[in-house]
Amino acid sequence: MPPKDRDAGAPPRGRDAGVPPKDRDAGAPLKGRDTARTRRAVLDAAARTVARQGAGVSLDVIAREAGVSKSGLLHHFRSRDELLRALTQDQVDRFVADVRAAVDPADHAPGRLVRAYVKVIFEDLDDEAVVSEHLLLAAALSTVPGVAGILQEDARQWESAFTADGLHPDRVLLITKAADGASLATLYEGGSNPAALERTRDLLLSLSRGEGPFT
Amino acid sequence: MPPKDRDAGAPPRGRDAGVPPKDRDAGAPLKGRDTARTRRAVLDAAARTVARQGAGVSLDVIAREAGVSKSGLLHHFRSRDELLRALTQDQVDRFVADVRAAVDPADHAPGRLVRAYVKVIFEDLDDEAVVSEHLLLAAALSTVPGVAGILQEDARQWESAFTADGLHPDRVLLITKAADGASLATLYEGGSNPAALERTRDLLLSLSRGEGPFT
DNA sequence: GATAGCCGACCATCCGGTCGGTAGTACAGA
DNA sequence: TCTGTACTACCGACCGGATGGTCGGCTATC
Repeated sequence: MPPKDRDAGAPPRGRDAGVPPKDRDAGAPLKGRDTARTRRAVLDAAARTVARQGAGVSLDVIAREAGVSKSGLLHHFRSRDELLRALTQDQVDRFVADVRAAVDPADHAPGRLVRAYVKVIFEDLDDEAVVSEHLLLAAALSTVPGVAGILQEDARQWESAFTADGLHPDRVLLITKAADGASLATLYEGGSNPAALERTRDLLLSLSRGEGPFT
Repeated sequence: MPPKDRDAGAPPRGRDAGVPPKDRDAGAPLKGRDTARTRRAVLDAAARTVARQGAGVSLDVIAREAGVSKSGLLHHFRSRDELLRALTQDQVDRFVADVRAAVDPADHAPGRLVRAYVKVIFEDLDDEAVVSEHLLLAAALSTVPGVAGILQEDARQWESAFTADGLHPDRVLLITKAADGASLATLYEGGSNPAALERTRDLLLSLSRGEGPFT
């Protein structure tokens, strides 16, 4: 369940919703008061800093990156644990949305969801900042009380979605686990090797089309 | 590269090497002075506590678990980072040794190393304590300076070992990545489902024998 | 007697979280 | 449209506790 680091998210509900994307989370202080926007800024900052420094980042660092004070952060997330839980949920939601959006509307063959899944994972792997993110999140998991439950729920939903995708269960299992493993690999294999990644990706995609590609 | 939590390791070089396995790392203070034994105790304690509490465990907790004082620990590992680096290297070495030992001597068909790899990974996955360990280690990675290099070196060695294993590269890629992914999955799918794990394992093993098992 | 494994006490630092206060913001009423 | 008021996003200062690491000393071992 790798995430994306790209900007924005749900448009803020507040008055001046259409803020110029300029001053979005750069460490610069947020202008005006807008709960939704601040929460987004904090969540994005948390994702970035966790990816960069590990699950042990201090609230202060996250807050500064988001352009608020630590107290300001604590006003929106009552504790560190709550922040990390919200972060986890956010990343999971984003990933789900990304995969849904990546489903090819012209593709009606079995395995279309699996293909979207593979595509999104490998898209994320090109982006260095994102790579370790979901791994480190998983690391924070064991410490933070609620996180495991969120991930389990997510896994359950994927499983049922995949069974409706029309592919042989073993094939789904193999492809998705391999995609997950590939995302793990970029972490300990060092800066991703784009060529190898693409090869893996193409292999998985062809497998999802029912081909048995190797001799 | 999941590790094992089982006791011992290299037999200590000191005088009373054959200590009764009774008082091995249980939090009980070590008796006698033996560098090798103490280092082992600390490394094992570190592996256990990291698996249990995440990469953020304090030196004090690790030390107590190993039956030494924090100062005693610091005497053998000059800093926290050095400890975590040594731990990483240790786990990597153990995993390599486990896989080597798991190679079936009667098995001379292509893919014998891949089969051993798969077997060892899934053996570890049954053990709850071990599950998250290598994941959390990977998390400590991003923080601790030297760790990434250790893991990269390890990955390189596996790659070359696998190319000598006689299987089609794509097949190796698929199987090993899927095994890695499965180990990831036990983390966020919650307490491993033994039946599903065994099914995945058998699928990967049959794939390693050149079969193309699904329709 | 020398080396080194090991310890207790100590220290500077950092971190999560609290508290009291300030100032944008929204809204009611005129 | 202006004003007053209630609300709340946000902040700086602060606190208790924990943590990584140091230091000087003790003693088991060679």
